[in-house]
Amino acid sequence: MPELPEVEIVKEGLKKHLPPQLPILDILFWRKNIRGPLPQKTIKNIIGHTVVNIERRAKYILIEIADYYIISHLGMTGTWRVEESLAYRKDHDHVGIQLHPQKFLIYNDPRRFGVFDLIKKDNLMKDKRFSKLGVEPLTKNFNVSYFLEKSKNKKINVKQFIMDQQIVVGVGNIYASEALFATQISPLKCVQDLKKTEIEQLIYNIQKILKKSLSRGGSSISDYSGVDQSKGSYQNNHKVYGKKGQPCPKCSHPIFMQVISGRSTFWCVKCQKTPRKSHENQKTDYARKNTQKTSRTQRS
DNA sequence: CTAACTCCCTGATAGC
DNA sequence: TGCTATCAGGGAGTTA
Repeated sequence: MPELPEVEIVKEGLKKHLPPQLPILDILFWRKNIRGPLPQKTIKNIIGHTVVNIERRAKYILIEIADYYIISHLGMTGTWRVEESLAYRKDHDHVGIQLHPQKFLIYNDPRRFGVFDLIKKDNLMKDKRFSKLGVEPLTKNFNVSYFLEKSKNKKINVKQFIMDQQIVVGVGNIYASEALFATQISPLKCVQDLKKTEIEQLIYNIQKILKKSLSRGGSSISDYSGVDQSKGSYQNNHKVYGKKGQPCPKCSHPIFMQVISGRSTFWCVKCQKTPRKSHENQKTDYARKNTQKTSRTQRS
């Protein structure tokens, strides 16, 4: 599941394979929608043009071409890869960028939670997907005073807060658990109850972990890989994520797992003490299962 | 306005 | 072995 480091790695891979001197010969769509509609009608506006630049904003990759940005979001299972021929198409290939008679960049996404869209440059910041994004975590804009300002009057736990893309971008479920473990803060702690020193430490650890993961090529769990099919190795540095029942690296107490607002959350209940005033804001597992069963029954 | 909840999707896996 | 139920989760949309 790509978060900031993984998206950054994929962006660099696309940069390598979409050099500024190579015009885009064609873009092929093999279905009408993924998460949203694919830009079948407007895409002709960029055919024949060359890529000006490729950037990352939050978990989106922005490919600048003529007056447009291609926006690519990998969702849960999105990957880009290079092929020499369309004879190598696979299941769930949805978009193909042709750069050369024998070179295609192909977007594959089994769950189709990703985004591939085309947007005029002038409209980027008006777009709902970009207008409300929070600060980039690896910049000076992500600091204690910003954190305090945004957490003021927020009635949510700290994990939801740091995963909220309107607060700080790029931190997903894996790095949220990891950063909270590193800072020894319970994910259930209400964000307003954090002390200033805890906020300082948390920001420091989020940055440290994202940078370290980036230097290791990201975390390859599930199907994640770079454009060149390279796998990251940061999953080997995970201390708590996916480690339910395994000993805490600090105190050996078994790692605990609980679904918090629909996301599996891993922590050490001994090292990261549950505060007296915890903030769950979630359905119980029982209630969740019941809802799913009910809706499934109703559908069939 | 905020916070909680629903939904989208398919491959992997657990359990029978 | 083959079936079915469950789970994984980012983010937009909806409801309270």
